[in-house]
Amino acid sequence: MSEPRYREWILETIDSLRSRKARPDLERICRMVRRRHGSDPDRTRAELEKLIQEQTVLKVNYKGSVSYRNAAKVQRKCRRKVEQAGERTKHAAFDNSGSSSNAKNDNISARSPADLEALELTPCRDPSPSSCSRSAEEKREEEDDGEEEEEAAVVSPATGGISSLTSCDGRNGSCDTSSPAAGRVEVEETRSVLGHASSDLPEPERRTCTSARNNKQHAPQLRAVKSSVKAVDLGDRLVAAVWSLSERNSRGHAPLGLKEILGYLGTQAAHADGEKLTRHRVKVVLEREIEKGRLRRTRLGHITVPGRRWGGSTGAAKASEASARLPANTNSAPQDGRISKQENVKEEESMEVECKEAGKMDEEEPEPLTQLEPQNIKPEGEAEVKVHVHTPLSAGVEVKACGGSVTDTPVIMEEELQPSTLSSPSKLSSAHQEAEQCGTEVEMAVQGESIHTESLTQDQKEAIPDQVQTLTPDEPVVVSDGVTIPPSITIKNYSVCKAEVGVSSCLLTPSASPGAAEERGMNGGVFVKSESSITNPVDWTVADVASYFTAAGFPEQALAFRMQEIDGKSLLLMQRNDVLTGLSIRLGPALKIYERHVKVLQRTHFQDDEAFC
DNA sequence: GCATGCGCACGCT
DNA sequence: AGCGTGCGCATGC
Repeated sequence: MSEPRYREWILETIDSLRSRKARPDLERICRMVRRRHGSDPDRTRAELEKLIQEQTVLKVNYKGSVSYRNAAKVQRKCRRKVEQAGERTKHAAFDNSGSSSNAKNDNISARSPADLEALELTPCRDPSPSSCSRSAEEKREEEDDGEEEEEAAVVSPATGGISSLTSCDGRNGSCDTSSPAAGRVEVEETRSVLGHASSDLPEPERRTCTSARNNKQHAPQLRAVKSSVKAVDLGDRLVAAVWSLSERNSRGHAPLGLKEILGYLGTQAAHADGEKLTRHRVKVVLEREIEKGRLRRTRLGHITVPGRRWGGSTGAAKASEASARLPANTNSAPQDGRISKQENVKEEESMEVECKEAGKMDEEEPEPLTQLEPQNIKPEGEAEVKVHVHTPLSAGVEVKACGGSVTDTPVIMEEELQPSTLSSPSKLSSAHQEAEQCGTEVEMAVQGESIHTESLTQDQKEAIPDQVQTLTPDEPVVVSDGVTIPPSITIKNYSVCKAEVGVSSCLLTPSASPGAAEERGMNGGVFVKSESSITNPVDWTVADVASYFTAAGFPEQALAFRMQEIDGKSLLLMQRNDVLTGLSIRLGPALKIYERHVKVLQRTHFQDDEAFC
């Protein structure tokens, strides 16, 4: 234990140096302490080392030089950093240093920019690899960064004095990440951290060693992974919070946002463990919980609980609620059933692109609004497509598209308006009801629906309610203009895509060939089963995508897609420019491809996902 | 010579 | 834009 007197002197000195914008390095500290208090530099050095071990002082390597920080101050100042830092795996140092738990002064976790840059705080008491705060992952990360040394420098007080910097990336051997033990070490660290999480150590302290890691270069996802470790208990709280909020919002409010959750947690964080909940930290934990499946994130980035889609605002729960409210809700049960099944499937399939897609959606968010304008509604298929495809989307994005009942609308509409699924008058009436709420565009959809419905045989109609209108997977799907969907494109999730089909065929119509179909639109009275609606694009392989565009009448461009190795996921992530310029295809076809296929596929996919979220 | 103050640049959020 | 850090220079003792 350091001598209180020295601690005071040293901290004071560090503060002083900092205040005069001088680097609080060993030399300056010793000199100032000696000058002010007459202390022997060696003694000062020793005391400083003790303070570092106690995490009262943080040793950082900033821009290639060692610097010291008043841990308490650092933490207070850089809460944000802490949050980020907190995401990283905990430092083993916490474990071995019983003394480290010097809970009083140490809130070492915080990191200031310098700390971040310094890459590593030193709280590592044990220079041995196993105790090194760095996880193998982090090390790898740094190695990848290619500028590891400076930032990777972690001070290891225990080694040879304060000035000894240890590089966790293995450069100094103290923390050889590349060693076979690295992974194991990390696990152990994790465990210990977890242990700490529920033990006496305050969260900030637990995070100390790691926080420094907070390197600007670190990839968010890695951070998330690392952070996952820390927040065990927080995770529980988080999940509980989401559930609670979901319950609260089950009446049709917007899906949960990070802000909301944060706010909720904030009200409870105080009694939890006293730690400060930061947006970033919660986010990280959130990610973790989502990974674990305890929470779920919608495509738009909202948080909800697994069983309740979107906190009931737009998801299945909502759908069922909506159905219950509808006069004709005979089909609500099947809907729900289908939705719940689909959720799992789609969720997994699409999780990967969720974030990016959400981002995209955000970008396009305003569009639906404008297109909902009556004047934008044209009899042409394309216009129609936009309107309808967007409707659910906008609702999902919390846009009030259809009066105040948007929440229900997306799902309902998708269900009711689909020609293929529409089976009973009740649905039709529901659709009309929706039409009344939403306006012209819906009416049009209903019209199309009616037309299509009539074309169905009674048997077909009856079969539809079960949500399992089947298509023979082996049979090429015939789309308008004789375009067929390659058998290679599986239809496994057809049930999931039924809504899409409905939307696509009734509302979209873009599919098929760029020729007649696109001109004809809905007026042709031909309801095409768009390829996009038959399967989940997420599942498409590069070949599937190519086949799709070939079938759609863009054989040349299909080749470009193939050349660029665009698979379903990539396709759903493509942006306008990607299509127009990234594929090196002619502008004309590119525009058509984007507007009539890519965009539609994306929207359909998103909307479908949202509806089932 | 040393301590201190601070303008300014840099990097990060 | 705001913030933390610290180099480098000016100033004072």
